[in-house]
Amino acid sequence: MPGLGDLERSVMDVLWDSHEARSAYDVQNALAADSERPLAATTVLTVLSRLEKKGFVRRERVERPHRYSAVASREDHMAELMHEVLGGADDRQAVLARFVGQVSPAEAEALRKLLSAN
Amino acid sequence: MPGLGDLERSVMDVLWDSHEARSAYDVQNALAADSERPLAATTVLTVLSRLEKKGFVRRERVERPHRYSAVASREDHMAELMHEVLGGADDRQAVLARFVGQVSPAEAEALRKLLSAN
DNA sequence: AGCTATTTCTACGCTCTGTAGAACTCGTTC
DNA sequence: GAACGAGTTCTACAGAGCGTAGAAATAGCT
Repeated sequence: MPGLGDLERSVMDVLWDSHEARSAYDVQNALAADSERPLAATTVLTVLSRLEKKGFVRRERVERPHRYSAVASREDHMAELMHEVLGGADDRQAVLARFVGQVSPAEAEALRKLLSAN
Repeated sequence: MPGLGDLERSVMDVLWDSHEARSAYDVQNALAADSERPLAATTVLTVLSRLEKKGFVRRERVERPHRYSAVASREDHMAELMHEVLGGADDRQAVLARFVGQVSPAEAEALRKLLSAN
């Protein structure tokens, strides 16, 4: 249930950026584009397996190159993380107060709209 | 820059719950109250030192039993964590939309008030 | 049945965290 | 001022998580 490591997060980013299911090779190539040294195929597979075990990634074993996809969208994931933080608070309202106190005016306005849209 | 471990969080909780600066012994006793097995004094000191290095705790070395206190309030800390999560998003508004979409009606109302209070 | 692409198993080094003994320091006592 | 004791710093180690990948197993194709 812990968070994500650096490489794990990079892999999630790849899956999030291409909204379809991807093979391990796709992920490997996408990662290679960003960094000099390419990762071994097994490394990518290991990370994907760990992400699956953690519940962040879904794997389709139908075709031979298995396809992987993110369980939740990046936005849902992040919103969930924020709720997790908030969940550990005894005084949620106080935390929310501090939180909205630090958002930019533009974002405050956006929040107002979101909340009134109801 | 990583997060907090279980014991580290417990120590922070002690400091947060008593809003004044506390000695390591105070922390040790508070922790002993919650769990069966008491921790060694050095363990508490080590954790407090690590928390200081991480910037979560401030230490006053004036008196002989040093006094420790939380740098930020629990609420500020949590709001900060939420902003950290949000900071990693490319589309912040989308994350905020998901986030407010999952708050309870009561909290949504509270948020409305907080935002209109400008 | 054998070759090749892919996946699973196993493993190792590094960092972080919980845990604490050993060693050191500083104010107080004889 | 030498010894003592409370408190602090140093050093250490084990376990978990993660990056990393070779070795071994598997599965489809020829």
